[in-house]
Amino acid sequence: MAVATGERVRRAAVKLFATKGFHGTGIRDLAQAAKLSSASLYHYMGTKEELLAGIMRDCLRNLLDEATTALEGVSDPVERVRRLVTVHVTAHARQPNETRVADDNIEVLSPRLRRDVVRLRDDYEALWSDTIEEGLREGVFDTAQPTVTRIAVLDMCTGVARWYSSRGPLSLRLLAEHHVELTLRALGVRVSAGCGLANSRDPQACPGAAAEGRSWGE
Amino acid sequence: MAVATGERVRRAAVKLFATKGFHGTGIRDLAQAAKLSSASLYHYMGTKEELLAGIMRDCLRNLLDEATTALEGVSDPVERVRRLVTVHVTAHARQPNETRVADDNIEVLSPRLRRDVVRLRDDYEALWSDTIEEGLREGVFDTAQPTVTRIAVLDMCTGVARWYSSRGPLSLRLLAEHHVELTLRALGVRVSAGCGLANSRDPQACPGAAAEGRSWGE
Amino acid sequence: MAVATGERVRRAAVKLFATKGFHGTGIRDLAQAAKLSSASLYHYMGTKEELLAGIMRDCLRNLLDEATTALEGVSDPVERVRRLVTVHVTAHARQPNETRVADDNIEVLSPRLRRDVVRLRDDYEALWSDTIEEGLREGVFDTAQPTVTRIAVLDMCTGVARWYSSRGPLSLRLLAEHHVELTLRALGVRVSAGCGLANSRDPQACPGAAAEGRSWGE
Amino acid sequence: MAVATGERVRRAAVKLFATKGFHGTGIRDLAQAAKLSSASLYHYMGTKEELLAGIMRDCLRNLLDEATTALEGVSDPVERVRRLVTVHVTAHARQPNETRVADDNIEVLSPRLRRDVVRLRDDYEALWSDTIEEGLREGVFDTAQPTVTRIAVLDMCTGVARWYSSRGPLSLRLLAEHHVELTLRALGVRVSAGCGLANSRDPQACPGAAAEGRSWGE
DNA sequence: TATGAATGAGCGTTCATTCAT
DNA sequence: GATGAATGAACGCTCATTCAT
Repeated sequence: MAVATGERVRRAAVKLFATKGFHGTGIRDLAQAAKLSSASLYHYMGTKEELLAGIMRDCLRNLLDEATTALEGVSDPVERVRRLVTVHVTAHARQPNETRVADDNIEVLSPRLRRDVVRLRDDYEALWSDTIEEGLREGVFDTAQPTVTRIAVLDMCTGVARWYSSRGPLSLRLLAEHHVELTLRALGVRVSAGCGLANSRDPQACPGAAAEGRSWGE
Repeated sequence: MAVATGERVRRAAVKLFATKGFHGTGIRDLAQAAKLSSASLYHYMGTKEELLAGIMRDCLRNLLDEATTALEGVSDPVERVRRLVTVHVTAHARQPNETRVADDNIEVLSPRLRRDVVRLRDDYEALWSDTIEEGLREGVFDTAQPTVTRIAVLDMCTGVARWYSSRGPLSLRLLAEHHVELTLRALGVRVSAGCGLANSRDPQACPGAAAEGRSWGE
Repeated sequence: MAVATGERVRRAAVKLFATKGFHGTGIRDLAQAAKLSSASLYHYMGTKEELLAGIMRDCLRNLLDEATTALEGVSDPVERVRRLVTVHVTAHARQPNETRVADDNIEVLSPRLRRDVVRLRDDYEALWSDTIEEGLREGVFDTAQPTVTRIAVLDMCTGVARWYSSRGPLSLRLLAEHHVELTLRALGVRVSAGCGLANSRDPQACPGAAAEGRSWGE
Repeated sequence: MAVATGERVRRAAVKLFATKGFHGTGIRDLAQAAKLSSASLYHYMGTKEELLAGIMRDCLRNLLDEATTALEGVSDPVERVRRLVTVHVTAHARQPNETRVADDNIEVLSPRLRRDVVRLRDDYEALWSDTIEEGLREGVFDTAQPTVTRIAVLDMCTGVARWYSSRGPLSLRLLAEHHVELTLRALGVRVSAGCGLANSRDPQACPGAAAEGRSWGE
């Protein structure tokens, strides 16, 4: 069966919000991309802002769920970080549009709609801070500014959504592994040799990576 | 003497573009913030888009100049990276609005105005890639995916503009030093102990850090 | 049924463009005259300029069609001129606004929109020049400057749109007949007596003729 | 000495009002064409509308003066018409911009400024109607609709301003003579042969005649 | 004389949204 | 469901004009 109309609307919104921004995307752009009249759009959404909030909520909920699942029963901080990074990077590489929308538009939301989204984000971030604190407590991490380090690592992993392309030479797995290594290094973990990261060379990470937005680095 | 009117316009634009986005900022918002009528605004700017491009150009030009100056006569890749990171982080911490505008709005520009901006950015990036390549060649850096690492490090250093507050407990110097360390770790440089980074603890990096946009991590 | 909204818009535009000029007519004037909000206007038109071009195109197309039809199967130059003048004058008397808009605004159009309009006008004019040339060739017309004469005659017949009123004492038929006579005289045709034009006196052609624009002569 | 600034302003206005229309000409266009700032413009004019009215007034006053002078002591209706046409056509050929502005913008003026202009125009027209009436009374003219004929003739002679170019093959003298003939024919005067108009052929009246506005006929 | 600075009003057009059909 | 019709508000920008210097 074809994609349901409501889903088509949401997908159009995700793509447009990600590429042109919320304020840069008009209701008519949305309608056109969803092959609907702009009036019909309103059968599938509330306001434009609610549509945005819904996208952000779902994206963050997914991320939180995946991370929570991935951490279940794992207590070793190094392994927890591995999993957090993998989940985060994978999500941002696979759904760059969704995650960019979720990451970039919190300030657009009015207080009412912002609340839920912020809570989800904070819950998600707590997984990271708790893990890092535990690693420090256990002495397996070594960083003078854990909060700054956490933010830095998150920014670094989040950035993936803005440049990674699965059509480039770098597999999703390698991408994730590389970010795991970068993160562990940032946290001062001495990574044992032979983890498969230490020697291969990247030819060019992501040639298809697209437009201006991301020749940063290409 | 008071600030010249044209400068007031630019400052208003920097603040508003940074906080509400280019499309989220209306010409009337700008006028109000610059204490001018919307008609008078046009004595000090071309189009709204040209105003944006001007801000971006100047910001990137500054960054490029500062980095170029800082690297003058320095050939040791480690020292070069230290300086690049310091310049980058300092600029982003001191002028978070300018840098955010410059970093976030390339895709907004029409081709004509985009050209110059992209060139500046590419020139700036080249300083980083050249330095990293040289370090790899000399064997002082160790990273399997230098391009990815470079992007990651830049994202991490750029992120500073979104959360750092000079009113927080972290001095600009410490901030820069910490990012130098994170970057060198990412590049696989074994930092000798006692460099002053390895033991202090951050209480809370930046309590005044502001709105929702940055409780990411606070 | 009442007039369709789109038609109402066009009629308002015709009247306003004719009386106040294209640049003198604001989109809000148009909206008010069409009893619509200025936003709604845009359901029935493209840009204001396209609205103008459409009016001009239709007007000229009608004129061309009517003239072509009137000339079908007629080869006598005198009779052809009779018919051309009759069609032209009648159209300008009956639809003074449409024709004034079509006659006065060619230079307003941007090249893209101008092209079609100019082509129609040139095709129409060709009917006149061909006819006049043929009459000269046959020796039934006598004028030293046929091109100038053609322009003069056209200006004279076109002017009707600026002053004729059907509420005046002059019937449409007499108006046309009189212009036929003027035209044939200009072309040096010796009009046989008794054609009904040679003796009646006009009391006052058109007292209701309207504003200042045409008391020229009233 | 160079042209006085005030005169430069007026000339710029004449050209621009003629080609782009009053409403189509902005104060900035005027300033640029007069090589002045738009503020300085106001040292040489009142409002834009008063500038227009001044141009129209002067143009019509000139026309009226010239015609009055030309008619002085001439009582023969045919000769009077000759002179009226010659004056009118010459003025319109020599100062096409001034006359177009004067002819086309009466309805633009507000009542206060319109009054004088209309009076001048009516006085001028009276010369024509008086002459025609006299010719009819004397039996030298023969036209069933003298008012219509007068308007038609005036339209025809006025049109010259829209297409004649002194760079074309038609001399100003021939142009005037031809229009005299057309007018006399319209008035039913049997023109004696040998007046110099009856045989020469125009190749192409006015090739330089310009743009779209006047390929009507070219 | 000349102009930079300033503006209230208005330009043509598009915005997000509603509603009757 | 789907949409054409409709709109008040706002968009970026320009208008004609004034005034202090």
